[in-house]
Amino acid sequence: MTTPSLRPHQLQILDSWTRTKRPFEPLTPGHVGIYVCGPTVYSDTHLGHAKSYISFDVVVRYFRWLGYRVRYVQNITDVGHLTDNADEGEDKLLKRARLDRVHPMELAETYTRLYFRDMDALGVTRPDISPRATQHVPEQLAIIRQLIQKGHAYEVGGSVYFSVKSWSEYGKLSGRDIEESEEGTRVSVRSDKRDPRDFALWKAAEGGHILRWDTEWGPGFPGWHIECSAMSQKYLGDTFDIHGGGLDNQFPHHECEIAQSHAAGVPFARFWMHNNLITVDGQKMSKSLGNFTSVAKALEKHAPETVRFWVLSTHYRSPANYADDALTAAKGGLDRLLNCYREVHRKAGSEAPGALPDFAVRAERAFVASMDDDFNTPLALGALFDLVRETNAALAGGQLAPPAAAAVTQLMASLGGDVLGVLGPPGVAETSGSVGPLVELLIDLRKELKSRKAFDLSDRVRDGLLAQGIELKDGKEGTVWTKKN
RNA sequence: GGCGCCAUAGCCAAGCGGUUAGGCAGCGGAUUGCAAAUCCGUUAAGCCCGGUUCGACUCCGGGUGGCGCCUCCA
Repeated sequence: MTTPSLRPHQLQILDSWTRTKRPFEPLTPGHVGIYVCGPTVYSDTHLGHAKSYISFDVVVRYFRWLGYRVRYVQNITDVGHLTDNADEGEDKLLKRARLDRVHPMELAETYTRLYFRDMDALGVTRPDISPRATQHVPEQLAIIRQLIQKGHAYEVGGSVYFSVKSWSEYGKLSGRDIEESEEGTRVSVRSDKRDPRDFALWKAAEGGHILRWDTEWGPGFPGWHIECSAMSQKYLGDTFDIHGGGLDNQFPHHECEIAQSHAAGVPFARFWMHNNLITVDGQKMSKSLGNFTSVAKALEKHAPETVRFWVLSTHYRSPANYADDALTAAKGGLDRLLNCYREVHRKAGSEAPGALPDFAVRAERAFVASMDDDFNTPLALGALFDLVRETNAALAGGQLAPPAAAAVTQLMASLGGDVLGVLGPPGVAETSGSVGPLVELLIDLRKELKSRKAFDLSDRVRDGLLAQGIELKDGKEGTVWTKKN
């Protein structure tokens, strides 16, 4: 195993476990193992997922940009997630499958595909491994047996529960005192659990359950939390660098994961990261509140890059309120970025990149410093806009030679593209499709018409092209065109 | 009720014990046959009350308002 060479950086991450911002040092030099809680695939992907997975996508992209070799694991939960409190509820997937009269795996497959389709659209890099809970039942059972053997779990009527009292650290991650939560009002009365706070590792399957596995306790299916403990351990090892997920999973999901894994003797994650939530009118967007906007629906109104830019213009640990004003502002900002990117690339021509101008070196430094500070993407975008302003000024003043312009283009592609994922490769819009030469011909014709003051005809060319989705813009150095989507 | 988070200009959103955050919108200008687009410049802030300090948007205390979690959720 070779250690990759890294760009200079001093990354600090706010760790939810210790509640402090501390320097990141990977377990293995040059390598990062990260696990992020993936979706339970029983309904449409919504914007909440987008915030979470875009945030962690940028985390992974930044690590890779720094030069780390990353293994990014994100589960697909396709069994075991219960519909209501305690552990008396029906499995979410099974319920939906029953209502839709399809096989649970059909349902899981459908929503898994939709999930990836939506994430692809948002430019989210796919995880290196997307393990399914149903495909890792033996691994889950192994941990459950270990927990029983160590006295941290017990079986009742074909179900196995984790004994919260047997693990003194239970409650540390979410900052709660388990003795006090005992008084909680939402605990189900008719449980066969020894303690109402105990959670299910394994559930006995009732008569109609299709998804079931035979065990020494009879047929059943795994509880919600155990799949993440099993799959992270399998693919990242007993201890790994980062475990991430949404704030709403901090308790109970992550609390339970930690209890299970630690009690089984696994050191588990070294850093815990939690992204904040998306709100609508100041209220959390969630499936249960029914106020969610699916990613597909949001993408009907806004370009994927705009959604991505909007998500990244708020820190991952801050809530983001979904509102048209905010998306419109994001689009404006992104357009400014794109315009500069296009112009500087145009200036560069086919010239090879030369030395980076001083202002660009400064901007890159500011960008890295921002990302190093717990992935502060809003601040990093600020650095990018400083680069835009200086680049525009240099361009306008004729101060930017093609080699320097090429270097700036490369930097923008690197920071705005590779790291943040809001910029594509340079020059794609101009060269895409086969209409280029035709448009160029019309532009040339129109220039001739304009010089003869035949403005009615030249306007017809402009309007006609616009109707075809091609916009002409008259600038100082001639007419340029862009394709609108 | 318990635990935690937040309050910044018309809107979105950061850092920082003293020196411009940034974006959108607005305003002024450049450019243009017109338009659009683009570019440059620019206005504007820190919920309330107290305290610490030479100095607070930034630290401390107390209010007020909003949000999240307390076994469905990214």
